[in-house]
Amino acid sequence: MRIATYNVNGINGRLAVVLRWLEQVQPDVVCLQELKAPDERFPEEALNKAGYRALWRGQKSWNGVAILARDGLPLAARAGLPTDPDDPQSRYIEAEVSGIIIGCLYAPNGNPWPGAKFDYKLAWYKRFSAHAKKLIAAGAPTILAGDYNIMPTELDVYKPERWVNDALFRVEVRDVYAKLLKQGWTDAIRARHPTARIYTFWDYFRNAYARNAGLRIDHVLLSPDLAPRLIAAGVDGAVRGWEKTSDHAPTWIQLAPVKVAKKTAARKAKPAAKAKTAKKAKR
DNA sequence: ATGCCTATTATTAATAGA
Repeated sequence: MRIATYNVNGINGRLAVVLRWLEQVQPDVVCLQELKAPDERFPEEALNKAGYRALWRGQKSWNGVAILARDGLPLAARAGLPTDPDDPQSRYIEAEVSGIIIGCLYAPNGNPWPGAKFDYKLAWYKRFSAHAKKLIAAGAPTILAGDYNIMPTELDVYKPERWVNDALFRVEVRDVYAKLLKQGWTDAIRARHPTARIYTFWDYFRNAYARNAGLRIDHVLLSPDLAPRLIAAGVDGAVRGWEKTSDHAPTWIQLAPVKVAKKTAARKAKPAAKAKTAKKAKR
């Protein structure tokens, strides 16, 4: 099962790129951010023709998030964070797909620091972190995927010293991310690639993509029960080089099917009823 | 310290992004 997150920077201006990428990669689940379109301008028909059903929460001009799934309509769980459902900024949507809770987020940028926008970022993350904690406590297999607008460590920035006072790298937001991981979440890219320089965003400015002057700000976080199923994670970096492309690249993970207990001499077979349930939960 | 580039919206410029 392949799950991807992609900040498209305008779903309508980017539709050809998104469709080309979907056709090429065929992910099972996709979290999209920065639709930059109101609900009524979401290209549902084109995505349906590409084989995806969608849930979305748009907004005029800015923000907007969506969840796509190939195996039928994602089961809506919520739009907006629970502590402030009336936040006019569309930055969170949650659904259930194939038995997994998928939270799709577009965290505030927060620049410039200091200022009201940075304060809003911290306040938003306070609400998001509280929700994330409840999801862990609920115990269901859960993925939180999206544009976090945080470089977690110096390994995630091409020139860390230039970013120390930027809202994406300030110590306050790095702390927020570290505390999220302490709740029990696994950063999938880092789990698979502990020391590699991997970026998910390259500025349109200064020929950043060609120079690989990038940032790792799009993340896929896995709940404790899903982490053992992680078999691959990566970034479709080539997409960033396409015509009329987003400044972000799609970031993805692959999960192994649920393991079914094997009847071996070393390990006793589980009770029949339990084994049946495990088999049913496969994929 | 700032512009660079790109998208959206509303009228040729402002705002936001990261």
